[in-house]
Amino acid sequence: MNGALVITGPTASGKSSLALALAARLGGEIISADSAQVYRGMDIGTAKPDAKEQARVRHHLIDIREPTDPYSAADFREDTVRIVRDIQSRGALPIIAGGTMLYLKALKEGLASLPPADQSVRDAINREAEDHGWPYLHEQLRRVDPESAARINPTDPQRLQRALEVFRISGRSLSSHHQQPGEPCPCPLLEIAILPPDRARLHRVIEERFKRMLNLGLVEEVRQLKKNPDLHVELPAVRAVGYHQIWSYLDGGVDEQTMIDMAVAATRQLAKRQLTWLRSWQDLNPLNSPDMARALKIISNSTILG
RNA sequence: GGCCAGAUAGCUCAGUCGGUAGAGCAGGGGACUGAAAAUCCCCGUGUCGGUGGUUCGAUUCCACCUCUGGCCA
Repeated sequence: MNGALVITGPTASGKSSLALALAARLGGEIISADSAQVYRGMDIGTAKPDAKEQARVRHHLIDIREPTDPYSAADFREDTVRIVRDIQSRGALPIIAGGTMLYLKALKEGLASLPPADQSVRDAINREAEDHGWPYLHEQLRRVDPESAARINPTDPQRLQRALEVFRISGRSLSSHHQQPGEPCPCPLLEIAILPPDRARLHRVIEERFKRMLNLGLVEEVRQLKKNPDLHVELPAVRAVGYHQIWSYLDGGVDEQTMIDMAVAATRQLAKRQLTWLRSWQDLNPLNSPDMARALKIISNSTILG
């Protein structure tokens, strides 16, 4: 199987524009590796490629879910492996572009074979947490899966919930599932990451971009989403950066300036976490800006894409 | 002009019955297997507004000054 190109980096680093330029130049199609762009109706705040850009280059994994219907890293891996094959069968270059690092890791390294999320099990666990507190559930996990319990902090409800969920559904501990690791990506990946060297500058770009999103009507976009009675803050779509803060603002929880400050800070924190992932990434070709010429040089010097 | 209340970390504030100070947020670092734009862990020296005074010792008490609110003129 021929290789695929990966373009990643922190939010607001210029991934999308570089991927688009490369796709146009090399005859590629773009697979979005973005946990928020999958949702329909979330356009401005996810910096989704617009209609014109999507007409210029074919995009995948955008607008494939309703915001009420959570997408996952496992879904991404499965979808991406399939779409990469399709693109290659058309003789085009697959370009995987995005900053959802867990998705990229799942693609690269594979995932253990685990039961998918089950909302009724999660609801039950949440009820027990409300009644007895998360430390009680951590103790419960320690009895059935001491290895995971040692790894997972008692204050980390999300991971505690998942470990218990896996045990309750499968009757086996999460750690025993981890004994059988997933399969690495069947296609070789040439990975390029944009790593902005000046954090303060990235922070300025992030703030300016969020204000631009507001001018483009982001608040109205969230107001439309809010009309859907099935959408609520527990859903991953509504927890997305920007959307979450505007949701609170529309609920009257915070004033406008506070909402802006919180959304911008949340975006900075997201960029920081993305950079933390990337620092330990192997086989990464770093770029300090979305520089097309340098990217082309990396590509022509590599044998991965065949 | 007079009176009152403030002035402490980037921000909002707590505190020190006189022995040079700590929370939240922001920021930095890290972790990360079906929610990941999520979730969690670690990191706190700052002329305690300025100048004098009292004191072994003042960010703390006193005086004056500066600035910011509020009230009275």
